[in-house]
Amino acid sequence: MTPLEEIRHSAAHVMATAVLRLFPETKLDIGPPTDQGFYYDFDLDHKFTAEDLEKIEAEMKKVIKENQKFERSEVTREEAAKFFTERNQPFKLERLKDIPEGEPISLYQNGEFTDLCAGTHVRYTSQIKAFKLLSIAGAYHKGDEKNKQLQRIYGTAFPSKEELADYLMRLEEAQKRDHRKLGKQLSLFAIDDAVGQGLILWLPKGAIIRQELQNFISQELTRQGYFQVFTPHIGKLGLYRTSGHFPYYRESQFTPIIEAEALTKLADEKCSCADLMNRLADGDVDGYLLKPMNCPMHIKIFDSEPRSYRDLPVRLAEFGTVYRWEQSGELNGMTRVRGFTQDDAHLFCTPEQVQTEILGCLNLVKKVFSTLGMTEYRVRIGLRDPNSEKYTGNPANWEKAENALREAAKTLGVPYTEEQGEAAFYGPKIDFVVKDVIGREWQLGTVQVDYNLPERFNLSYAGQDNRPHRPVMIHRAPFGSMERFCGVLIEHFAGNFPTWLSPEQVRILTLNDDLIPHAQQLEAQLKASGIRTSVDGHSEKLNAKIRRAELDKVPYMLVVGTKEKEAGQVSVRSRVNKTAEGTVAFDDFVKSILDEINNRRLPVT
RNA sequence: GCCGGCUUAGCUCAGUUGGUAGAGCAGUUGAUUUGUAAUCAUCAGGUCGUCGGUUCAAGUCCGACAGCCGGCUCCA
Repeated sequence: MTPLEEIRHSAAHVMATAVLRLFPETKLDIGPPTDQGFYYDFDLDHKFTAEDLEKIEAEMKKVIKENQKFERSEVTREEAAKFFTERNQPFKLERLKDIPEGEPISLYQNGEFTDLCAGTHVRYTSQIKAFKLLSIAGAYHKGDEKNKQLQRIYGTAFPSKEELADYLMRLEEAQKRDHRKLGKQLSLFAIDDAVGQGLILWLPKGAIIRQELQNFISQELTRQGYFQVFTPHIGKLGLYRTSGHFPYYRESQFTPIIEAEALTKLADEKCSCADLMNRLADGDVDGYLLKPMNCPMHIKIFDSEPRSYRDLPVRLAEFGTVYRWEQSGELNGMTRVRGFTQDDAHLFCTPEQVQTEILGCLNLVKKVFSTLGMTEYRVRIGLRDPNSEKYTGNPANWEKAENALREAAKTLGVPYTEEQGEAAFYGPKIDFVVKDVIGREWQLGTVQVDYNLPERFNLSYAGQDNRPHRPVMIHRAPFGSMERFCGVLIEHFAGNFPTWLSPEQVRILTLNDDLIPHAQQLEAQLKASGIRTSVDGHSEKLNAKIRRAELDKVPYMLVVGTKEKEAGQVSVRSRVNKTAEGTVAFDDFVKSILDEINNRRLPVT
């Protein structure tokens, strides 16, 4: 463990020590360090309250002051079992069983508290110079929903008071750029109970950002030889039985839509709900599904005419809206929703083309990220979990697909990690993952290789040998979804979007009301150039108008007074510099802002 | 879905031990005509998340439900 991890891990033990002093009946599970701090899982009848956290903190301070020494000892499995049986710690006994035979079993003791623990720790409790308990949460034992839910207390610790204060301040700062907060403040999006949980209403200003992003992608698609298509929001269940989405992912889909006639018949038959689900699953009753993915529809477009190897690759793109029944507790602003639009595309290609096409997709994702100045992301190759049965298709194809992705990732020239169990059910994938303001990771861009769906749908193209061949499919979405991406983007820019994305690009501020007609003339000229602009016509002091424009995060303010009007000039104040930048000819300003917009330049900070 | 917390005006929030709802901002109207982050006044705005209960009386106490927030689980 790193020195910081040792401090946090030791703080977790000190917390357990304090909790046992205050609540001696407590059963302990585990208490590891995390990248933000530490936690410990407890089981007791009493529900921890905010006041309890204060008491526990106070007790922890005593333990630290007592300057207890951390001492390691190795014991046999039997000794450890006896020890924790005597202390009535069932979770510890279970954790003990999970330690593989042959591994050393170590205990760490500080003061009166002894924990089953591999280590390592600081030498004395007094080395924990600064800590704070942050929150209480429920957490399943061993992360399994079927197990008992324990109470987890989160905290953090640092080598100095200054570092702790600094961390807490950064946390507070970060929360100011929370997309849910800014989305409300800047009128970007809304979620209304009457519409439904996890369903985003894009307000006019948010819609502009989304439209600009879509334009950006569309432009790239044309350059890279994609065809854009449109497909419906619903499709018959049979389509999804073939693809494998239904009924296997039924619990994460909206309930199928059944026609009125069929419903009446089912009612007459007194069909139970469970029976209905079974009959929907085996095709005895038919219906429509709100589409959870676009792929089956794109597959049908590919399959709508005979294909030759000369046509390949066929690249079909769509901003396709899909619906998934996410658990209510999982919904989160724009980043986890029930209806969302993927900037989706499916590439159908020959096995020989797979490598090149993957790389093309990855480079597109890279371009998207770099255009937006997003450098803080990690690349993850999601592989199948060999022990899980949720994956379809034969192992040889999986092998091929995983290797193709690995090779492409190597050529891409960015560091990546491989993670088992992160694959889609039909194939492995490469994900671009970013963190939100409170450190949660979200998958954005994704590229997936799929040998399975072409087989399920019996797709083929005529090869050079004039025989049918099976195409390979690549699924890819550079943003992932418009909703999640915009959510992350709001936080990335803290609402200060580059000019090309800003809902309002220029605001004209007049020095007095007599200048409003002139300002409106300028406004008309800017609008004619496609620049999003407005005039602040309030009868207020300039300072008040500036303040309003700053709060609205408008990138450029143009101040016009009589002087400027007569000279055909404007006084420019930019969001970046937060001060008057001098007076320029109006036409020159238009030229420079158009250059900034058309080249999608980032704000210089 | 599970554990815990929260829910008062469009927004941010006050509201004592239960006695019948308040501020700032935004909005309206009027005055003011302003040089780089808030001019003044005026008016208007609320079934206190919903439903039920206790009580002479509930924003306040109790219960159910919904939504939100944090975490867990999940995320094709």
